Amino acid sequence: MRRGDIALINQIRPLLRHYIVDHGPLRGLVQGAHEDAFLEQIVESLRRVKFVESVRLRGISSLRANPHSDLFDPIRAAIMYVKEGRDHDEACWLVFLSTLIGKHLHAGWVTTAQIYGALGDRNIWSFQRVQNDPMLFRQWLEAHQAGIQRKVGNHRKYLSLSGTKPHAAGSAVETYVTWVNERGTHKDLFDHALQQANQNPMAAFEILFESMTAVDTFGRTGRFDYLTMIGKVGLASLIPDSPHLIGATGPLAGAHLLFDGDKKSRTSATVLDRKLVELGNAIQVRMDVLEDAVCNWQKNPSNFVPFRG
DNA sequence: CGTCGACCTTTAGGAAAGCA
DNA sequence: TGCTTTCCTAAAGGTCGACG
Repeated sequence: MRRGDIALINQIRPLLRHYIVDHGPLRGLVQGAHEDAFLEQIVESLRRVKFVESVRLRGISSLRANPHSDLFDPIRAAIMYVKEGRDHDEACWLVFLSTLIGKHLHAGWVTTAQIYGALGDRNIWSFQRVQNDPMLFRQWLEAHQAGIQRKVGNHRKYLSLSGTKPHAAGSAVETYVTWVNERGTHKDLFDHALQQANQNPMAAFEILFESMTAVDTFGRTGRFDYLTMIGKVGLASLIPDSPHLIGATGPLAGAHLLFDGDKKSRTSATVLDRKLVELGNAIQVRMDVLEDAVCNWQKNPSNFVPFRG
């Protein structure tokens, strides 16, 4: 563990102990090593948030935005566009594609690059081009799917590149464009939600989390990850209002285990959701961080095992 | 060098569970 | 009750090192 990590753990641990004094024991943490493993997962999740900040501070090669380059990285490209204050729609589109397809453990962003880069074509699938004619994109995908490597992220393993419903990438893109077109641009879409929410980033997250159900293949996980990343990268001020445990599997199992010491306890997702918000407030950790930490921790409650997928 | 088997990846399919 | 979605699941397909 790094020096900074230990300092951070020492900072959070007393807050966690204080929470337990106020709210009663966390039954998943009573066994020896469990508290340490849980705190380490929180620190690991915090690192993923800080990753965005540290990338922003460093220089970003413009090749990150080029799908024909080995350096292509949709998240770094989006951060670069925000930093340079340009191409807002394109940055959001890259966040969408990165969430839809995901980063493969070994192959990285190859599939995202092949699709976004139209398999090396000079005419890439920019947001403008897809927005102009979403049907054309679907037809292209259908025609070229045999030539595209299907190296998707762990969370996206049910995505199919071909076919129509319900797990097809083509449907996802088509319905996504329709969703954005309600307001015309991503900026107007997010601004409108923020306006409805009186500029409250958590209320705006909630509004968009609901309206995004219109996007095919984006269930709880896709919507949560997409909107959280839009907020993290700085494309809109959106912050998750809760861990959104309803409909979750891993994070929900983690919350059951944490509060009741049993992955299948009878406590409802709604109650656990509220408890996790309270815990997050007490230890000053955001909901996306806690959601991620709880999910990874429950896979191995007594040992810290970093997530690599 | 060939075989075995443990483990990892990929892929298609479908049952459980939430929601209207 | 029908519709939708699942950081599922199971089965098939691959990889790779141990061993004779």
